[in-house]
Amino acid sequence: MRATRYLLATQREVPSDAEVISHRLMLRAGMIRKLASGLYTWLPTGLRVLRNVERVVREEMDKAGALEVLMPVVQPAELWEESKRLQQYGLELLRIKDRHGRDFVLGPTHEEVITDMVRNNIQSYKQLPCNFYQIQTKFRDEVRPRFGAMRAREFIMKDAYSFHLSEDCLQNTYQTMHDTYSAIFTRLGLDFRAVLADTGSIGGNASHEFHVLADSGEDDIAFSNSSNYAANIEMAEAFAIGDSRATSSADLTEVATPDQHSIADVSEFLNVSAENIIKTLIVHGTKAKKTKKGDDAADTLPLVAIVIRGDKALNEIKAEKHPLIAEPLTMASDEEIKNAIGCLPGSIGPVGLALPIIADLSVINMADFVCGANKDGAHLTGANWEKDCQFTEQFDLRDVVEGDPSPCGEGQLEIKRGIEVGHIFQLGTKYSAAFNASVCDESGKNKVMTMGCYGIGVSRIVASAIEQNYDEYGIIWPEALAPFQISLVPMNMHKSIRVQEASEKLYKELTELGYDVFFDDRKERPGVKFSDAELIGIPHRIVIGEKSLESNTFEYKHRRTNEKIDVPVNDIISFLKERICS
RNA sequence: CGGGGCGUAGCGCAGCUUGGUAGCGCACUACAAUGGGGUUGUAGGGGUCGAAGGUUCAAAUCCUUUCGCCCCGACCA
Repeated sequence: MRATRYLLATQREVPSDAEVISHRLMLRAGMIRKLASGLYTWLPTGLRVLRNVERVVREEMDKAGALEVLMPVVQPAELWEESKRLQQYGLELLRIKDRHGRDFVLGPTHEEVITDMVRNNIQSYKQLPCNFYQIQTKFRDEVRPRFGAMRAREFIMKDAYSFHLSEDCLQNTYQTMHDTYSAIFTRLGLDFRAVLADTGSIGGNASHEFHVLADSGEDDIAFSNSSNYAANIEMAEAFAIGDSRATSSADLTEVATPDQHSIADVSEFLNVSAENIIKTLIVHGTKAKKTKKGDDAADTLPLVAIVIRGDKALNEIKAEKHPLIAEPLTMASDEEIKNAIGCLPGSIGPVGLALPIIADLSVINMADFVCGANKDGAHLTGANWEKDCQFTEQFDLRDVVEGDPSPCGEGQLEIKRGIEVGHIFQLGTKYSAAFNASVCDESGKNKVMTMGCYGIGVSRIVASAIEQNYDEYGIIWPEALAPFQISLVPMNMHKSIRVQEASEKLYKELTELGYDVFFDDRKERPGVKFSDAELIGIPHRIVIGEKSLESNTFEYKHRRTNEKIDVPVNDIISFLKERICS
């Protein structure tokens, strides 16, 4: 590609709303331009990178035996009614009407469409297992799009769906996809981890997320420092603190704590460490069943108390897993608490509390603790389980923190930030059952298929790769992702016939050999060309100048290592061949 | 949805308080010098001041409405 025939679109200045490094660099390097909130145009350089990701994904998916299809972005709303997700999915699902007033949605994912396709086209167990994938645009009407391509509303995703007769068979494909994903991210040159994940609202048995490690990530991942255990923080199990309950030595005493509401307030006011205080949170419980039509009492949500050690943080995802706790987790309002308990939040405690009390494992071994007195402006000291109060149940409700014992039994946990770039699920029959997607089995009976689904955020990978690979001059692409493999930077080409001839010849040769070459034939000063080649992150640079031609060499420079080598003109092709293969 | 902020040339911004018909840097065009790390000079082109309405002799500036965008939070994965 000649620079004079290309849209380089690099910029020195960048819109002030670009916060993360990948967003800034993608704008500066002329990869993307914003059209509206969460909507981006991919310029030539960005598209080249995107295509590289797609190529690797496609090759590995094909290798794993998956079949590529392409489904519509616009989907009939009836399909979403059939899976009951039309209501469930919420406002992220963009709904539209056609000219006839029929309802459609813009696809945020394609379980419905693929299940419909499969039920209509696959009839026999002999056709199973099968795995279909596509690389396609998705639309999710995110509440708050941000970080450019990292969390856009419209984005490119590879999604795959597998269908099986048996659970075992699903396990097999799941493992194949796990391996395939590892191969893909390895080829892309990313530092990634596969982590145990929550199955969330999609449901199903097992699930792994693939995270690219980067400080700007939006997820917390817990690792063991001495095994290969890795889990999303909401999946990492926290344990009881201490082996058994400490012995009590104090008596229950009420103390006045006027205007002391937070744990920090109380801790300071009473000069007691937060580790000795119990925090009590009131949340909505699961809805009572209606006994008869119009039974208003059943519409009032019951309340549930959660108790947790003062210095620990409640994990919402864990809490939502408790059968008595409503999902989504909802904190009770001040009014609800006042009505039920008689005081405001800030003075609640388990002693004499007439609500179900779910105790986090951090509190079960505590003794002589401080807690709210269920009376405004008062707390209790010297409170003890059994003697003064009871908890209904114990449950793992808190975030693990760095240094906690690893759930795998080996070592301690470390926590790092990650960007989710892949997610694989064992779906089970959630969709196939709703759609009655069944096949005839060996015995001639209809059997509902079991499904798996496997996503990769293609456009997000581009951003996350930059988060891991940049320096003060710009992007440093891993080889597999680079928009161009080689940049040719001629010095003063329009004045020096010799430089021009040598550059044109080299450009022609490399192009004919199939390399992606960026030939900077602009009439620009050297500094401008160097800066642009570095900004857009081309891995290999060849400088052609009078000086080096004098000694019959080209100058080679590697973007990542800054290694500089003078290569004899006649050896340049074999030199590059060797460099680029390795 | 709650809180905060911003819309002036492709990008970054000033001008608004105190109304007088729009400016700076980058980018762009032409010419010249320079020619191995964003060089310099000269001359240019480009703006419905987010939109609508109002006040006024006069509105980027004051008032009202509205649209868009960003940040924090909640939400979601």
